[in-house]
Amino acid sequence: MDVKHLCLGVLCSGEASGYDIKKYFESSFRHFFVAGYGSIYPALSSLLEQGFVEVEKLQQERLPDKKIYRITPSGRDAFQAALESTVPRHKVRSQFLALMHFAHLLSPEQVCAALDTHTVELQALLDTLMLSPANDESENYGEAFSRNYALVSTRALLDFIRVERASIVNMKAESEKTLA
Amino acid sequence: MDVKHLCLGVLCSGEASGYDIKKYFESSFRHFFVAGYGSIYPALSSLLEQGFVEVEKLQQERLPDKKIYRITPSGRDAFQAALESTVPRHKVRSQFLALMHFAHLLSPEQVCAALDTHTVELQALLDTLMLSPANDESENYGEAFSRNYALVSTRALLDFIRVERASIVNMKAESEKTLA
DNA sequence: CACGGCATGTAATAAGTTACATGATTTA
DNA sequence: TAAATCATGTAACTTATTACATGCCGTG
Repeated sequence: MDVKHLCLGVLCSGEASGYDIKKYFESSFRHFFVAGYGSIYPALSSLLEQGFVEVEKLQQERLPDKKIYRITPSGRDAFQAALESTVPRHKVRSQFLALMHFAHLLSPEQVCAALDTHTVELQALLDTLMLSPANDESENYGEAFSRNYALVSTRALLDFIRVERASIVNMKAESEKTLA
Repeated sequence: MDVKHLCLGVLCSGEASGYDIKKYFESSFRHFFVAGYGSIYPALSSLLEQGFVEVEKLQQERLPDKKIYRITPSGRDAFQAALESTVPRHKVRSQFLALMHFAHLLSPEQVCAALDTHTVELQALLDTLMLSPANDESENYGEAFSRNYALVSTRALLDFIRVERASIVNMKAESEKTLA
C-alpha cells in the first residue's frame, strides 16, 4: 500500500486528474497517508506504464492540458491483489513526541510552543475529519471506520494536551511564586 | 530529529553500545520512532566522523568487540541545537487504515483478520508503555508526557476497535440469518 | 540441540521529500 | 494587487528498509 496503490484506490470510484487525486488524499487519506504532487504525478506515470490506468488529455484554454486518468480492468485486479496481500502496519513518526521526550532540555516556553503547534495541527485534522463525510452522502462502512478511528484518537489527544499544558503553566507559576 | 539525533539523545544520559541504543529505542522510543540496526549502526559511524561521539573498544572473549559510545561536548551542543530547531511534526503512515478505508472490497473475515492483527500490535505497544517506567525510577516530566500521550491514544483505540469488531461480527450474523 | 540473546556491520534497494520550473484565472 | 486555485511535471537528495554476513553463549 504505497502512493501508487492509493491512487488506484481513488480511481476505483471514478476518473480523476492528478490534481483531483491530491485533493482526495487531503480530504480522505490525510489521517493515514500524506502525499504531495512530487509523489502522485510520478506514481500516475508509473501506473500508466504498467497499464493499470488509461489517460485522456483534455485541452484547456491557456491552462496546461488536464489529464483524466481512468483505471483499467488489470488495474482493478492489481488493486484487489494489493489489498488482499497488505500487512496492516501502522507507523508513527513523531518529532513532536521526540521533542517532548527531551522536554527537560527545553524551556517551558519552548515546550508550550511545541504543544501549541501540535494542537493546531490536531485541530486542523479534526476539522477535516468532521467535514469530509458531508461531501459524499454514501460513506462506506470502511471509510467511516477509518475516519472515526482517527477522530477517537485525535479527540482523546486534544483533551490530554489541554490538561497537560495547564499543568505546565501551573508549575511555572508556582516556581515563579517561590522565587518571589 | 532523525536516527542520528535520537542516538545523541540516548547518549546524553550515559554511554552505550549500538546494541544498547537499539534496546533503548525499543523500550522508550517505540511509540514515536522505530529504527533497526541498519539505521543505528550507520548513524553512529556518521556521528563519530562528525566528532559528536567518541568510542571505546572493549575486547570481549570470543564475541565481537563491543564499542561503547560517549557523547562529546560538541555532540551535546549539536543535540541541543537540533532540539531547539525541531519543528514538532507528527506523521502517521497506516496501511491498516488504508486497508480499512477499502473494507467494502474485502470479506468480513479479511477485515476481522486485519482488526485482530492491529489489536495485537496495539496491545504489545500498550504493554511496553506500561512496563518501561519501571526500569528507571526517575522518569522525567517529558518522558512521562510522551509515554502517556501514546497510552491515552492506544487505550482509546483498543476500545474503539473492540466495539467496531463486535458490530461487524453482528452484521455478519444478521445477514446469515436473513439468508437462512 | 535449538532458540533467543549478545554483538557488529554492509550493500542494494525502495520510497518519498524538497526544490525547482511555469503560468493563467479567480477572488478578496 | 496579492493570494489562492487550477494544473503539470522533473531531478536531486535524503532516508530508511531489507537482506545479507558472522558467530559465541546460556537456557530449557
